[in-house]
Amino acid sequence: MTEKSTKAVAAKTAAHKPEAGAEAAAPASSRAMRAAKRRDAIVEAAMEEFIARGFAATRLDDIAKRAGVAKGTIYLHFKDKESMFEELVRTVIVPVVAKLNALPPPTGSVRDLVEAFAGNFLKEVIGTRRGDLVRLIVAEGPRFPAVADFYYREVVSRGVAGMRALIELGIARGEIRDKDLARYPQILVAPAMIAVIWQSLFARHAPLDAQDMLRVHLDLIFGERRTT
Amino acid sequence: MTEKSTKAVAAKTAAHKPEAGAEAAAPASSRAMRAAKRRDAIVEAAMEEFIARGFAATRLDDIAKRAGVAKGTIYLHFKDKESMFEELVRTVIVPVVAKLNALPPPTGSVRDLVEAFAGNFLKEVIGTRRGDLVRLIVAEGPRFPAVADFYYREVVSRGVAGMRALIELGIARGEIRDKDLARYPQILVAPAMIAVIWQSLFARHAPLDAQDMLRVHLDLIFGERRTT
DNA sequence: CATTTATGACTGACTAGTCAGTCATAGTCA
DNA sequence: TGACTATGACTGACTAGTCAGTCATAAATG
Repeated sequence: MTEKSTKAVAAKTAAHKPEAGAEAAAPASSRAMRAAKRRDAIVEAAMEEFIARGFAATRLDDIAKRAGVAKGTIYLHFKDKESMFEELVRTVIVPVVAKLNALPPPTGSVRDLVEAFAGNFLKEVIGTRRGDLVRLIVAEGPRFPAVADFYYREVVSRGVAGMRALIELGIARGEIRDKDLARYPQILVAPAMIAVIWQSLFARHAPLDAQDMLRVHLDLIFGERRTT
Repeated sequence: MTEKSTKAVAAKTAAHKPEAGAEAAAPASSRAMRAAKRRDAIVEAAMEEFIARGFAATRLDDIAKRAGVAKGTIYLHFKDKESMFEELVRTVIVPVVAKLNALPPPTGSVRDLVEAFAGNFLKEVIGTRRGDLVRLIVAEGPRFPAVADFYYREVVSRGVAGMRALIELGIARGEIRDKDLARYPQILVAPAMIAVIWQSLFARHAPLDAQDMLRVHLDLIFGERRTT
């Protein structure tokens, strides 16, 4: 429903970029460049505000001010507040998906793979803006089915599938004993999610060493740690 | 800060109740009774609305309408929207805490204890209004430190402590091998939390059998299930 | 100069919180 | 007991303020 016009705007913006290569060598301040920069500024500012206040309580005036832009400018890039929010989530998540797809090929032990992956996840997500985005999606998801759907399709389902593949590999190689685990890859990821939420709600009361917790959890799955 | 006036109202309401015993046998429709009923109606309606729309997007008019009460009445019971939200969370959570405190004495195997407890948790929380409340707290916590603090103090810290005690018992009895688990009772609870969130965000796309997932997770911790 | 892009003052719809007035109930008195 | 008065719970129209979205105008661009 709100899709059409929003897509149109996005398409227009995107369509401009390619020009840079061909006839317009004028780079730094071509219209398309400037437009894209502004869009990015708006997205970043909106991200910050939405995370801090939630969707309903965020004022477009504040986003505009933070982005160094007039309010009207926002409406050159987004149809309305709602579709801005939805597009924002897409924009921020897409590069994450790209990273997921460019996973390193399975070499080494499964445990090392999982450990490297999860360690990286914790470092890049917990306590960062991305972590807050996860919380934001949990918070606003029920009111924005489009956002929840998108997140499920692009991140959750892929993540679950990837984890399942890894678990099955682990079972095949005898590193993981419990065969049922493949039915619930969520168990593998659960502590990481908990850590993200814990961080933003309870860190002040009781800081949580996510990396260490992860280690303990993996010991549970792969058996006691080798002595290293 | 907002405590005083709100408490005052609560105290007044409570103070009336005892009279019922003494001089006024008039029970069903004494003023105090009616007032208490109305307060309950408001709390329930507010719960519903806040869960459905979040704090900022909820209209007091809607709460009033749903509670079958005029808007002004709300202000006889609560100082303002904000402290209403905070009191609401307290009101709904207190009975849960009471239940936690009235835990059955530790008899039988630790696994059975944990299984019974967690099974009960899943049944009473997942897919119910209480589960939504958890999500609501995750959603609004950062903007309501008072709520997050309260929830941590009354529910999370007690829950964690209880789990830790159980884990230590399990270790002492040799049911649990991994001693490090006692350092992160969160791991024990993580899948349950994930299930709560999953339910309210992704159930439509991929329903999750929380009970079964729990079983697999407990197998991980206690070792493979006995044959039953 | 024509066209595209940006601005921000403005509008109108919406809502938290108020308060003067109503009325069912509790208390008092004959 | 019945009638009369006092109380305060309850109401909902109203106020003051907020904010998403618009649009006439200005700046930039080519």
